[in-house]
Amino acid sequence: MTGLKMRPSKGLSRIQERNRRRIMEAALTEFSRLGYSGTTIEMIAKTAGMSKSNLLYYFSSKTAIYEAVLADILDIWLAPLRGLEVDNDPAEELADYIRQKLQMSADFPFQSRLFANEILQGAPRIKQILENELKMLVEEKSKVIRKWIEYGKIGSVEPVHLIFAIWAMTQHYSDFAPQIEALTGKGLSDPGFRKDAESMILQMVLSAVGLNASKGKESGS
Amino acid sequence: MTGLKMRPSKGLSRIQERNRRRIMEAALTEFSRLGYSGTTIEMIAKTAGMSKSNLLYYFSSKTAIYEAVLADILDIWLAPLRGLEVDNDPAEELADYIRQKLQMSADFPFQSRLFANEILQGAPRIKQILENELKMLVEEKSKVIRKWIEYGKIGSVEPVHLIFAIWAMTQHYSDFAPQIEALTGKGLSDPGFRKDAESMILQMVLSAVGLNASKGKESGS
DNA sequence: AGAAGACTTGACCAAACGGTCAAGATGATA
DNA sequence: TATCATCTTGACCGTTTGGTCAAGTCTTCT
Repeated sequence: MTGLKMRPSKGLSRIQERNRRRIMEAALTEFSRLGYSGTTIEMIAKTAGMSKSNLLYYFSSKTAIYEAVLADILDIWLAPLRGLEVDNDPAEELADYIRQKLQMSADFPFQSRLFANEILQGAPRIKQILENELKMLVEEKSKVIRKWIEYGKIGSVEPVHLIFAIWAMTQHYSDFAPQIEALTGKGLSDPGFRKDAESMILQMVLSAVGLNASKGKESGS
Repeated sequence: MTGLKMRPSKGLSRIQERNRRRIMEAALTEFSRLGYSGTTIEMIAKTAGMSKSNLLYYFSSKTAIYEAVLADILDIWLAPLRGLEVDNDPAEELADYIRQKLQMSADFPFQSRLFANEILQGAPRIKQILENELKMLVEEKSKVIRKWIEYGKIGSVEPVHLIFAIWAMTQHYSDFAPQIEALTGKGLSDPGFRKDAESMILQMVLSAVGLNASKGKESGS
């Protein structure tokens, strides 16, 4: 019987709280850089500033750490989509969503890359969540978009592909950051670069659904 | 002194040709599924239908296989972009490029995923190529797009971000295929699904640069 | 046919890895 | 301060992995 003892009725102890957080932060850093297989427990322990044995006192196995980190990510990651509501103005709603997603790519690039890595490898550990929770969420938000179309507020598009396009473009800036950095020398941390990226994505999405009529062939700086 | 002997003046022998191809095909399959670290030489050998020792007779190390596969991919992967020429009609050029990229996501999903994996991990082995060859190519094609803008053929956009957007959207359908499959039950192999994806991306890009005026708020089936 | 080189493999090795364990150090509590 | 649970670690173990090697089999060419 190894592992840490839970406090009977209370939560975790001060030290447990601190060390679990340290471990998960270190694990996020390492897993997002080198993937699950490429990361060793010892690397995580070293980054977290403790011995391998001690790390295994807080998490029973490597997969346990990975799954804990992944679960943490999913909550944050899917949050922005929940905001899409049919009542509000489509242009503002879509623009808000895009800005939030791009903000997350800027603020949480590690999370984005770890998530991408998991999907890339067939999403073995979160397939259930994708097929149930996320699928329901996407279907719900697809209905919102369909209603907008029905009401003539936006042009006709296939909702899921619109969502995929937004995901693709926003996450690209974190997941493919090394390529973007190699090509332009910049990234989302550069304010001007980020503004251009945001403009491009906004223009793509809004003009595709027939909004944003102002930006035609004229430059709209 | 291990490894295969090169024919003095000629290329590889019949058997060398066959086995190297087999190995690289197997390696592509495995590496794209599980990444570099997640793949073992023995897995590749088994998939290629030979012993581990024999595989190491054709490739001196695991990294040698990986780099050979990666080099193969790069050639194919960057080819479509070379086609963008300033002389032709922007709408047709962009549409062609998008269709080609989507075609490649459909035909070579393994290559796409392996490439994505490499970038995700910081592109340690192809950073040089990205910074030199690809960077020159992107700058060249950015000039093409800038000329279109200059001539008033398309609206004003930041060329690199336009390129990134196209890469992001097209590659998303192969790199994130498991997620898309979990959410929609479909993929690029489904003709209807693929047509919708293509329409969405075309509409995004073309309307963003002020072309494709036909598809406004009216459905354009 | 027979020699020379190309091809193939099982046995083997050292290093790295995930995980266990016993024993000591530290913190909380009375 | 004394006691007990929590925390921390080095030593250790079995397995996996990348890679080597010697010995055997098959091609090819004369």
